Amino acid sequence: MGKQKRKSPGKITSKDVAELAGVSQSTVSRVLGSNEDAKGFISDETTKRVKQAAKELGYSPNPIARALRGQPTNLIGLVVREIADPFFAELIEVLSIQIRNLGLNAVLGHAHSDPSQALKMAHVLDSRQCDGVIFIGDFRDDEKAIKSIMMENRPVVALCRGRSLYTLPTINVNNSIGIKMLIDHLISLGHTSFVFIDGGWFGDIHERRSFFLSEMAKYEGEFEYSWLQASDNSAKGGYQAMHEVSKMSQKPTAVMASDDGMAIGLLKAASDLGIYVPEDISVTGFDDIGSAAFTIPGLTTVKQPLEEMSKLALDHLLKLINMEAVPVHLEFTQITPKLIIRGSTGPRKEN
Amino acid sequence: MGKQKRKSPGKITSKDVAELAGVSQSTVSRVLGSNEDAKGFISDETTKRVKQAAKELGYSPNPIARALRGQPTNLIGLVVREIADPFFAELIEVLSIQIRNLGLNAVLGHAHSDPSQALKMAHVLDSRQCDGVIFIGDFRDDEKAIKSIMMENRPVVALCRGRSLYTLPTINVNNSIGIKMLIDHLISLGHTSFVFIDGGWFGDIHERRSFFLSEMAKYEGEFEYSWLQASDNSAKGGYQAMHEVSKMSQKPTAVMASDDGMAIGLLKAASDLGIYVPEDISVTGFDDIGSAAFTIPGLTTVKQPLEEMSKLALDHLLKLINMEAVPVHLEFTQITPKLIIRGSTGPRKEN
DNA sequence: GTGAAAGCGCTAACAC
DNA sequence: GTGTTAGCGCTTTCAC
Repeated sequence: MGKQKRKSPGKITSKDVAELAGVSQSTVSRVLGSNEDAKGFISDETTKRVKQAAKELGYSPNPIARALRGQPTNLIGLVVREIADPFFAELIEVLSIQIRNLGLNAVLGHAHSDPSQALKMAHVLDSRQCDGVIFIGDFRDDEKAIKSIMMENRPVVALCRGRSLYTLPTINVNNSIGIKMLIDHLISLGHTSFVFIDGGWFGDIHERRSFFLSEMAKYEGEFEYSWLQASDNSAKGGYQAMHEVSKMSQKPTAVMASDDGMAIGLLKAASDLGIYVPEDISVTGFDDIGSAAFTIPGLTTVKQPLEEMSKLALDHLLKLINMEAVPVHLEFTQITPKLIIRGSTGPRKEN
Repeated sequence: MGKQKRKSPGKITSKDVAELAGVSQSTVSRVLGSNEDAKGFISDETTKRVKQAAKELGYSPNPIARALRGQPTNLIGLVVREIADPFFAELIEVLSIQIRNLGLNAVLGHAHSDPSQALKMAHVLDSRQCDGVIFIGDFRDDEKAIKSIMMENRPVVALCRGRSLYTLPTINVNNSIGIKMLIDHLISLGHTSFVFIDGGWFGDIHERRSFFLSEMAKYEGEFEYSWLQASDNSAKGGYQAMHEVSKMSQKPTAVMASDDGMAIGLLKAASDLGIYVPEDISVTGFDDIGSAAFTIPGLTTVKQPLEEMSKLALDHLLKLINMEAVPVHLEFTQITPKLIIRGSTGPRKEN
């Protein structure tokens, strides 16, 4: 068997429906198409006949042909940095459900930390294969690509990328408030020495560090605090970071991770090192991913309201797609997270 | 601002390139198109001129128009039961990288346990929006949809769905061997009483139970064993299951979960209940998801070779797309997993 | 109210 | 070697 073209097996076209119904192709299009205005000019009688014929033949319009005519493709592009990051995975799940509920489909693009790939992703959008795109997470050098997309006046929004130089409409958790919630909680438990573990060099996760520092600075020397850089915001990064913390001459009583993934690594390392949580040290995360409830002990963290955030992003994107006016104040929308207290934080313990 | 149609801003077409290069549209297509045979008949001189013009204009062919002509869309559909399931998330990540490396794109479909949705997903494929589809995970009643897709002679393969009534080409971990590895390991540690926690009612995860039972049966009464059904294969399901186990009159010394997600719940519940792992009870998982290395204690499990499995699935799918002959023995391909021993299993302890 | 015809951007059969 | 032409399936003027 050679390399011949695959042919759609007896695909039904609008022509077939027209024939069966005894009308013209354009009438079929008017009845079955998405142009509501056109429907009004068709008699009930014909409408009925066409619909009947379509059903009989199992006809459904070819989206590719529609797209070529400049119609919406009903595809929403999702471009994500790391699919397997549990936080992003949950976000994608929520988004894809919401997209599906709108009768649309999701196209998943994966940047995988490779900057050059982003331009290729942009290409998918460029070629009008999707009506709009949501960028999820921060993209290092890929700002270039994002910028170029912006230039083309495409419907694009971003989720969870933090503040950026480029004015891409962005929905983000309020990192500042989240960090403050965690610090206030730790202070209320009597903690006085803090270490923050930064899990990134840019974007959402990274900027939590600066909020940690500015929040701490407000107390004017009342507390001791410092930060260190982990290799990345993964359990592995957190694991290594905790080993560094354990070597510090002035050991902190509270360690704050830039996200839950890292915090899981912190907890694991603490266990391996014989450090008790929260008796010896308190640990906090950020995001409240599903597994944060199942760490040992459970992880104190702040919850990002994924449903709300992705709904906002989608709403905004759909407005852009439909070329509705979008309020300027939505350029950077911040959502307030929620403090979730579990067993990984506890009263400060003197030793 | 009304609801006008969004127009591609100054999109470059092959006509523009033809004009600039001073050739015809078809020559442009021959030079820039994917038909390698056609390239041979074009002079180096023209080829150069066309490529130059294309570059100058920043031209790239419109995939929609290509698709309408029956060309490949270069889109691979990924239809997955649960995106946020960590195992599936990792699998999708691996797949999407491999797809990207082939110069293709991934379209993500999400069934979300809603059977009726599967038919809609089938529709995406139907309309030739993607060249082929990979089904990931098991789909309860959606077998109907899968069957109907099969009927249409579409390029489809499945991953991680276990054996099924329908002969859909499937790549799967060898659950039988995986379970045997874990049991052998536990037996070598001196365990004599086992409980298996079933996390599903169908598919890959579910069928591990029957292998557990048949493997145990081989020992003809030498060991005690039983199983129980969890609500689902999640940490929450495992958490509840461990509470049930703790109430059993005849407590087992080893608990085997049908996957790592459940096992994480088992460990958490054990901790909450004051049951020490592995001193009081040993726990095993299945899959070796990333976080299995970071549970406390680390989770003994069997690793599914994701890279290998997804590569096989993709290779097979591409063959189907290109209508190459595919060996029949690939209809159900089983991949051998690898035993990963960590701290959640240990010698049996008398009490 | 409905039909005929043009055309979205591309490729392939057929000319020359 | 390269140009001309037809047409993928749909929508949308423009007729009547």
